[in-house]
Amino acid sequence: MPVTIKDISKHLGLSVSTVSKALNGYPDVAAKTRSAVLAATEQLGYQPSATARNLRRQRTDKIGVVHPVKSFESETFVGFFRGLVYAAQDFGYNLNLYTAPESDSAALQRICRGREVDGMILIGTGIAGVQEASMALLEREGIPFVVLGNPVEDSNVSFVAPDNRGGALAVMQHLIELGHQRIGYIARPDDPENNAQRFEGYRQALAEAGIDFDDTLITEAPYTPYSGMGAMRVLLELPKPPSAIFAFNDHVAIDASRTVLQRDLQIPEDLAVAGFDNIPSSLVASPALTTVHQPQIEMGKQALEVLLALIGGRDDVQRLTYQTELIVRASTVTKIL
Amino acid sequence: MPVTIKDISKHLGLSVSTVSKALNGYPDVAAKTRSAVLAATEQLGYQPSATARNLRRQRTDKIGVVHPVKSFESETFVGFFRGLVYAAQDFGYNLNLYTAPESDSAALQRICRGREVDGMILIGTGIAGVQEASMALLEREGIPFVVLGNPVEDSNVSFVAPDNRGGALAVMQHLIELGHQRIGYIARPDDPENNAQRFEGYRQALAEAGIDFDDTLITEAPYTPYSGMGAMRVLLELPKPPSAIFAFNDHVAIDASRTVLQRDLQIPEDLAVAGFDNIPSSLVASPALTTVHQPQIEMGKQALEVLLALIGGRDDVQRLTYQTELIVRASTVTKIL
DNA sequence: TTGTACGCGTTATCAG
DNA sequence: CTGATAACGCGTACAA
Repeated sequence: MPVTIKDISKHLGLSVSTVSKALNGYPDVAAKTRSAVLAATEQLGYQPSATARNLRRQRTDKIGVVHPVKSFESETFVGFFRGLVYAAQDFGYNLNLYTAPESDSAALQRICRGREVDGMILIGTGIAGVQEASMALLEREGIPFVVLGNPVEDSNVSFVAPDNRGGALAVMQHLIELGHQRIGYIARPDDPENNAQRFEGYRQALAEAGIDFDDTLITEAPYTPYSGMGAMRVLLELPKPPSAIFAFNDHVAIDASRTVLQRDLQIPEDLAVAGFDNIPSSLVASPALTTVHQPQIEMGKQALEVLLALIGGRDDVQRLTYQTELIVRASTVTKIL
Repeated sequence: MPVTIKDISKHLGLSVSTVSKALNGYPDVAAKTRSAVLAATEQLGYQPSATARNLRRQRTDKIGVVHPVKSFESETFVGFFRGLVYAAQDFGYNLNLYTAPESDSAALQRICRGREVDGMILIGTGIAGVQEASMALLEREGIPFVVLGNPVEDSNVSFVAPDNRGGALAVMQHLIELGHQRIGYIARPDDPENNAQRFEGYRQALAEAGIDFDDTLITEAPYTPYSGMGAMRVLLELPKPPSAIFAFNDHVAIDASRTVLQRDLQIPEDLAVAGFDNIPSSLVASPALTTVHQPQIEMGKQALEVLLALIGGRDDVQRLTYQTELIVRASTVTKIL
């Protein structure tokens, strides 16, 4: 039986409301009384019931994190989680984990209407259309939310995303400087916004370098395990295969690398490979992967701050794009430590 | 303004309590009434307030997951999270994420006394002593909990852990069969139980093979980034260096591999390397890492089931050890695909 | 300065 | 079969 406010009121012979006021810093309570209350609280080990307080205050101090189940199968989102965890701690919020409903959104609706959280962070896109459905639902239910990790078209949705186009541009310029003229792109249609922007960077770099766009060099890797291997195979079997590829992300790039190595081709001599995200595996991959770093931890923190502002009523939509950084490793350049 | 039970009671001209009974499947309510209530509920989009219901029922349907911040920096725990997420979904529970208080346990105490969750899962050990402190606190507060990922001495604590000794034994037998006589062990003192059991397997294998134990072959890698590299360096600089090493886990093993390769030694020809956990990176590491797989997803699910049993009052302590599986890859054997 | 009374949204008990 | 009524633990306007 946990100790309640009633217990300490009895213990002191005070009324419940006086105790409550003493604890919540109201000015109209005698200094003596206050210190007595504090002492009793300490002594009896009292802590207000989160549930009761939530009911009364009509807020939960909890943030829901909606993410596809797959985010735990991939390293792509780990940094976001870390950022969220850190920030939540700082601001005195708890994080509730919800796996995105892949098919129906009934679960999400229940959460909203059950008022389990004060706001939501949406991570990851997964199956095309799912994020849109979630956003529409949240908007309808009037729950503040922020999308983390990809940009969103809808101009009254807040998001925190990487500079996809800039990152892709940097990778491509790097490859072009190395002399590559036929550069493949492995796309990820299930992640439409990120993919579109990275592809844009790809095309822009080609255009700026005066290289003709060749659509046979574009393949797709859906959001399934090892899909990058199949995509790479397609590219290798072209009549005129590429000399380098830029993959939608590191997971895809690593898959692609495996296919390349299986065919006894050398990376980067026969084929250079670059990815996006700078996941942990990209460093230990063989060879270490050239990639684009996005400051995920910072982005996660920022997303939470934006969300708290929304919850606080300052409903200025924030659409933030974070600078990325090219990380050159052995998969594109020899003679790298 | 969310719709409450009062709204639908008004809407139908029924009493609140009748509505509640209809919704909660009480038998003493007319079929007609019930269907009317259900219809209204659907129409008005009613969902009971989680908070109010929690207050009334004195339970939250939430499980706290306590983990060191570092668990997001490492891949070691990812599988556990997945298992928990899946199981929580199945059983209608929510997961609350709490980062373990590295220094004081005040935060954890607040959570307990605030009755924010019905029970807790403890993941990861981190700094020595932290888990013990947490367990003592939880026990004192009377919150049911299960430790996930490592065994626990205290015999009235439930845990779900891998068969460390068995896994270590398998790795070591594999190395010994390959002809290795001088095998190093890189320990992780910050994870005392797991470490002790893996070390036990190490010694048992040596003993069974009639190989003398040599304590110069034992080094330590603390829970800090790249600590495995330093540990490996020590081993390589021995007068009689080992021909193989078994590292506490894959992160350490991968670090160690990098040190080996930096010295222009070949793996596994000059030095064979094996780890533990079968993290994603172990597959893409160069060369791919021989390791011990533990069924983390299943273990995570199991931990939640055990916890729910505890919460349900069936307080039979469960101390479960899961079978592991040796995964042989290129870091110990050449001619592996 | 303290205490009373009410309500947050539910569910459970008990009459009717 | 239905409906008052109380209670879960807390916060706050208002009265004393």
